[in-house]
Amino acid sequence: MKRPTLEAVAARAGVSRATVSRVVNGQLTVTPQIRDAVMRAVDELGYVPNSAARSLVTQRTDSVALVVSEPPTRVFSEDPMFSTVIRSASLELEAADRQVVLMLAGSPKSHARIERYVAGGHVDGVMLISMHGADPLPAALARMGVPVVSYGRPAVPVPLPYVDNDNVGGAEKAVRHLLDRGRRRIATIAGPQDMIGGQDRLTGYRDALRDSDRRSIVAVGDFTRQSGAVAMRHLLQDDPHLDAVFVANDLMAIGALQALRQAGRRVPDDVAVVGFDDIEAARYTEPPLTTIRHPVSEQAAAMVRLLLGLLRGGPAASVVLPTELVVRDSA
Amino acid sequence: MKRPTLEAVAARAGVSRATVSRVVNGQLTVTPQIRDAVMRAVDELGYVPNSAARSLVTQRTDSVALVVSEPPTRVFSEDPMFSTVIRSASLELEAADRQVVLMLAGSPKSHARIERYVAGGHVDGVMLISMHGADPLPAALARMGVPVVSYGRPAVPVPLPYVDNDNVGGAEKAVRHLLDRGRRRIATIAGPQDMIGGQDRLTGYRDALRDSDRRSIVAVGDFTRQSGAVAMRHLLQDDPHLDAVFVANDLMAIGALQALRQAGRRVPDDVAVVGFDDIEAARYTEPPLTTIRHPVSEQAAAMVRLLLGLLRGGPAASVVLPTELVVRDSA
DNA sequence: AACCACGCTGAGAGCGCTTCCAGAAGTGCT
DNA sequence: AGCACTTCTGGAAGCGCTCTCAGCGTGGTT
Repeated sequence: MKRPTLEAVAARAGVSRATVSRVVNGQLTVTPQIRDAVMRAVDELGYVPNSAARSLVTQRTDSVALVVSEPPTRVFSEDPMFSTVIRSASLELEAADRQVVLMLAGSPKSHARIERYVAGGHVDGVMLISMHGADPLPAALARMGVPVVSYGRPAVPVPLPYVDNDNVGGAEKAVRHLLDRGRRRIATIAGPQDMIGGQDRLTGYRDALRDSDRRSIVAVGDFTRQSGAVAMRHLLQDDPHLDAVFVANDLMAIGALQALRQAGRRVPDDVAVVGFDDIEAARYTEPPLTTIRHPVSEQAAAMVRLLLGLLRGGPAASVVLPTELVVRDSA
Repeated sequence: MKRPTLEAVAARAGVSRATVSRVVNGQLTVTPQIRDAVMRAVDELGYVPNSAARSLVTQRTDSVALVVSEPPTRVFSEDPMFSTVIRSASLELEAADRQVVLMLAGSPKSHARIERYVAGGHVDGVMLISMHGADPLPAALARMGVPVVSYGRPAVPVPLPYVDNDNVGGAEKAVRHLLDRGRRRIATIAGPQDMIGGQDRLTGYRDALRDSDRRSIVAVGDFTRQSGAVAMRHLLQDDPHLDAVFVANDLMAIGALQALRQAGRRVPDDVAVVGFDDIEAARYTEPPLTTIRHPVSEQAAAMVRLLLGLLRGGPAASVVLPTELVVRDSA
């Protein structure tokens, strides 16, 4: 029971292979009658074009790689954002009739594999989700002539179009909100400084404070809940009188809330807390977390559109999406 | 700047295309000298085989589809298990040098797309992650001669090898634990009954209770946190004297804890709670949640191995993995 | 009536690879 | 030295498709 080929359809419809090919590919230069006859033959035989044969001649594959670089701390794979990005990107690509080939870029070994794969022309383009700075993959892929886009701004300057959210602006918003509420000693728990999100959010914090005359109080975490709790304890030791803290992501903010509770501080009365990301769990903390929301799905969708544009020969114009302050009870 | 072909490598190495092909595919019938010469030419030219041409003749694609059927409630995409399964399956497949094509099966429209895709021989096999019963996709795919395996037992009886965890046994363990602790009125918050996990965990609860003379008290949720809270309130109305509840997943258990707190019940003093899944958040609830852990990563890896076995012509032997009771403070 | 132009179809080449088959070269034996 | 046998390489076919190009038929024009 072999799959029918163009040949078989052509024989059944009493036309040539070329004509069947035209019909299947939707060319309009075919007489309606013949067209119908071919369509009927296609249906009857259950014909589906062989993609290997097709891409052999067209040099296209109609599929793109979604390369996920995992940072050392593995937060990413436990992060709900991971699935949101994958889901949104997949939906958007499927709407454009492209297949998604998922590739995990953990080890250097897998880097080689991915480079080979992409160099081999198995995919028309690459979407890169890489959050840590030292990653050589973006540069490597960018070099080999395949359209590549990045989810999030690449940490090292590499000529790669990207879609990011406004991390700096978001952090500024958060800090300004705390200032507006009359907070005077505003600390921050920053993210890892080898991740661009960690860097930018710290920059935003500093920028917002610079305009006021407050001094900055910084602890650094690694975006995990535990590290947030640890950092918060350090901050409380360093400056027992702090009355607000901007935390670079919600996971760490949840850890910080825990640490504050254990230290006997009331939130927001004694210490106000603002997070970043607006993950699901931020709604259910005690008290519910004030945070900065950024549009993860839209960012992923925008990334896909950017890549599809490149595939059509469009311009490589990076996109930065705005963030939004979500005020709940913690600040 | 075109990619080099076999032809080019052959010319450079001074041999025929056939020989280069043999070397590239690791056949051992080639003289070491020639082999080396070919390898050198491959390296120098940066040759990478064209997969389209290769699969055109071999009829293999070396890639498998990972089809994710999303249940109506969308818990799945917010479920951390989602990314765990994808991640684990990807790693296992990459180790076997197979590519992962990710496909979302949301709408009936996408079903048609997936069937076409698979029927078109674009992939060598299919892994199905489908949790709700009415899904026609498993049966449809099973019918068309492509190796298919399922993550989780298919809800409708369909001749499809699967890898599942022991939902029934796990639920029994949970309830027996509550019985051992001397609980007398043990309710359950069941999952959706159109999902196999929901069904089986309820069965396990009933089985464990049948052996004792306790009566069952059942509320049904949809695996979301909110539905857990709602169900818990109903249970408290129905039977204010219940002293334990087995909740069919942790997300609902977290909702139940919330509802219990609001109703002024202490956990575990007044009401003991056992969840299912052992998600990350279960560690951080107040009090930490006693729950049933099942090996998500291993289940995914086992599914991959099962499929790879099928591709090699192996037997279609389904696998059921054991679960484990994790005792924390809530019961 | 003859010619031209246009619209449509079919023949055929070729995409890059694997693999069968035949033939060349090398080995051990009589 | 000659033969059978093994080992290895190259020629060539063909996987299923697209697309160029030539050719045919039709209708309009002079």
